[in-house]
Amino acid sequence: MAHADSDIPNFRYSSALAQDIELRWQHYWDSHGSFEAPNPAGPLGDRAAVAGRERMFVLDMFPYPSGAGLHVGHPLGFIGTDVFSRYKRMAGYNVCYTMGFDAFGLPAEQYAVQTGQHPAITTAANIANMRRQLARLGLSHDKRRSIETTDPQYYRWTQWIFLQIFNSWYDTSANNGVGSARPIAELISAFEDGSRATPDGRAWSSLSKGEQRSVVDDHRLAYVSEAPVNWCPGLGTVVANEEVTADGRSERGNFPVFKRNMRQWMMRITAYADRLIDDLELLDWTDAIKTMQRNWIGRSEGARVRFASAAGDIEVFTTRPDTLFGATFMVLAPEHPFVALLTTADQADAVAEYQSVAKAKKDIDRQDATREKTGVFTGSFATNPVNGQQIPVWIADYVLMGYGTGAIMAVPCGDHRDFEFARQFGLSIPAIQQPPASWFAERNIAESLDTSTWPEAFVGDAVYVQSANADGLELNGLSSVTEGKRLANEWLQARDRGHGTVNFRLRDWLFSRQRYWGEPFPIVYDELGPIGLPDSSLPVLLPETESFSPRTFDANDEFSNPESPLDRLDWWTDIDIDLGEGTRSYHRDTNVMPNWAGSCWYELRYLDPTNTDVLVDKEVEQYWMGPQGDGHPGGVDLYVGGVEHAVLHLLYSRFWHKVLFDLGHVSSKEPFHRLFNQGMILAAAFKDERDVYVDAASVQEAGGQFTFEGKPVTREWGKMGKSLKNAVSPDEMYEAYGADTLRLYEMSTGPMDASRPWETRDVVGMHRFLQRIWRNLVDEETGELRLGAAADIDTVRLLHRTINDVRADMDDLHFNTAIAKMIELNNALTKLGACPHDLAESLVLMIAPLCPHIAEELWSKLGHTDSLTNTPFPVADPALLVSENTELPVQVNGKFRSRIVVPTDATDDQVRAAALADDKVIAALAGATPKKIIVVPGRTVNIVA
RNA sequence: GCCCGAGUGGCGGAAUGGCAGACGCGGAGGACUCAAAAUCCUUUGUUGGCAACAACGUGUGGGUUCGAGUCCCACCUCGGGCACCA
Repeated sequence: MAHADSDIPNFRYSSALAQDIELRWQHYWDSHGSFEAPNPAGPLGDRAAVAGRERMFVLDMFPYPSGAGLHVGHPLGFIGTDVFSRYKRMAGYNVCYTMGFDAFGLPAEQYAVQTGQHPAITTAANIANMRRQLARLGLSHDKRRSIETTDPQYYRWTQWIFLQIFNSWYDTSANNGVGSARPIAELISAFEDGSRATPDGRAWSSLSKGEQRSVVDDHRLAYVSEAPVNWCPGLGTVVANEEVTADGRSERGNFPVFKRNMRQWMMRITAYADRLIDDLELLDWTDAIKTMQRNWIGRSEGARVRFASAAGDIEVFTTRPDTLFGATFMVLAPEHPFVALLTTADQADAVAEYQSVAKAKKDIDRQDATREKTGVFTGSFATNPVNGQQIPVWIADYVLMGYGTGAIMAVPCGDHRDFEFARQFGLSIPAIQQPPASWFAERNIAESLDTSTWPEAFVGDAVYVQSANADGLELNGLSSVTEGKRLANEWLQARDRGHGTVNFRLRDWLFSRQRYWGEPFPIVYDELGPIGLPDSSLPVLLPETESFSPRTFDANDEFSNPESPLDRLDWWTDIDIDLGEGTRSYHRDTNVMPNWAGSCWYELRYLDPTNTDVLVDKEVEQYWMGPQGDGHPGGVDLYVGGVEHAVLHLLYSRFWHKVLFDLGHVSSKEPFHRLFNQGMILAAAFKDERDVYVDAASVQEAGGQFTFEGKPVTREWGKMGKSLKNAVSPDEMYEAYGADTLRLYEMSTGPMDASRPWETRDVVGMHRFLQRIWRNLVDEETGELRLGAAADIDTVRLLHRTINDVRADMDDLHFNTAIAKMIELNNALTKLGACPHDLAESLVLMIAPLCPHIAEELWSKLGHTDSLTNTPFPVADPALLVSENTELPVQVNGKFRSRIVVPTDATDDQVRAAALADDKVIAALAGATPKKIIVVPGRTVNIVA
């Protein structure tokens, strides 16, 4: 940091000085454990240090350690949570704030396969690099609490939670009908003592051992089943519904995904569907995310109705049982098992052909709503239960096997799809509701119940017509759909033709992957099925092997079969162990858990990372995450992360947390009480004439035109990253300005929840601000403090207004406006020429959460010997927030014409008089008599003439 | 198609229904310098005017109000989510 050869003062706040200060203070914080937060009990316990302090659990969505390293877009949220954590510490809170790494999963494994390096090695190297880059930002993490999901001491508990889920069932009658997970042992006892009937009604003791096992396994919250799953040959594994994009490809790698029946592990998340929707009410999340979760879970109320047919009852799900009188045909999904039974000989060829065409289509093609309706008649009929009518049964690919029952009753007059289908194939469309006159008027047609004149189906509340039978169901004249549904459901239920029910879009969670880099299942098999290993055998270590590459296939080879890498390891898969029947051989489960497993519960482990007895001590969990008063669900006080996890991580982790809550392991109903979605940092990306991205850093701008190596390029805005060649490394910013400037810049460019473009040339503004603060307090030539005498009253008032505003902004995560106000204060100090000591201290404490290194350095220059980490944040004196006189703008007829200065405590009449006496007001009135004068105290005066 | 957001200077953005454009970048002018960089000072919504000042101005069109960027209605554009879900 020698400036001997230049004329820059030796103690100017330059990038070199900033780096010197930053590294020194980072070392100080590390060596003093400045950010270690005490627990109320356990290994990190310090009861005395906890006493009398409110808790604050601040959490970032932990990062995935990729090989590419960080760019300046990554730490936006981390800086925000750090500023907030530091502010809350100074406001007296006990703050739990740390960071771990989500390190199992496909990206690390794909990278390992590409490089030939074992994923354990590349993952460790990536984590080390990421820790280094993050450390340089000066984040105030409690480093004792950091975890890595790949650490056996961590995934031991991931496996333990899996076993808890495996060893539980969902008792829908528990907790006043809300339902609750309960230990599977309680289910077995209930079967044994007869208090719960077996599925087929036989006595439990008369079931064979295999039958008993199978009955119990069918109830588990984690279970193996043969079901349609998403098979991704390009990845060599199955993936969850949530990991398949809208166009039928894998979110990772963008490979085609095929629906195939396979035996896989599932998690019974659907048991929690209602609670996952209902408890959203308890959360401080944005409506956008809540809506996304509600849509994903997709709750719809309706009824199951059975239509008699030659193949037996065809069960359908409908949200409109009140429209049964309008059901004039049925449609089965082409894959429906009844199709074979219902198809008549003369329709056999047409049906077979349609089925094979449908099968060849990907889901994405079948789900294109704009496509013309296609379908084939099976040749058979079914009986409409409300009127005995024989209605034709068709198959069509707009009915999906995966939703509801894979069969629908078609009500063409009241459903757009059924209407189109009926028109297409000339099926009858009787009206069962009288649409209002406005409906006809909007469509420019005459009012008529002759649907051949209708351009489309009518959907909504309207009077029912032609909706009655001789058997007591009478809807005619009713106009309430709610009431119609209720009557229809009652009628169906009474005659055992159906019942009201709730259907969900949410499917059970496909939990197994045929890959290497994940948590092994703590499961072995005997000839009857899966057996959970005892807790004492945890962790089940991921076996060491150089043969970690998954067997992948041609991405389009739909009929290939997954092969787990672990399956190749005979020495590992075959195990001799005593599970209560004496030592014998078992075969291990060779799947691994999905990426999401480790992130489903990591916030709990942060609380008690070294506990070897339980995943988290109950008292510790209660302290950091327990409910805060009536109706509060408990959970992390502030969770910050990107919106991209709206339905994956955030749904899965809520589910796991609720299971742990039901089983009594945690006191919080929900893991994340307040969720905040930070925006993304966008950056300009440039394409040349071949549409290829060019290195954004080398693009020149002149007069609004962009060129790369002399050739014109076009600009677009996108997410910062390698693929757009527009990444800016934080290392460059540390070098040019230091970490405090980078932190301040990122916080100043906009509100936390907004995405904003990165502009390297703008960063200097925040560097100049820090230079000016420094220069106001420190002599640039000598490095000594240069402070002045007491400030005038206006400056003191400005200080207290600033303190007041900054506190409010910090509490609301409005860091950009907090910064603006501190810049204003500092600019006022610059004009003052010299800063008094007490004012300097207040300013330094206020900037400390945002730019902690320079603040610590100035704090120590101000004569303090220890860190300001826990020094109280300045408090405004209410008496100094008001001044004697107030300037008020005066409007005449709504236009601002003048300003008057009045005593702050002036009465409305005094303000009125002052306004009317003002020269400009008199001129604006031009002799007119005021009709009305509105005084808004402290704000404005409006004279209406 | 349905459901959410958001449209403010050249740019990022600020504004409990009460002086639109805080703060920063950029631009213009100046100081320092042999010069440049860095730094500092002044200025900067648009139009007209030497100026005081005036008119206009928050996507478009209406409305509510003493007063609207802010509230209501309709529309346009952009971003996001869901989508033949029965």
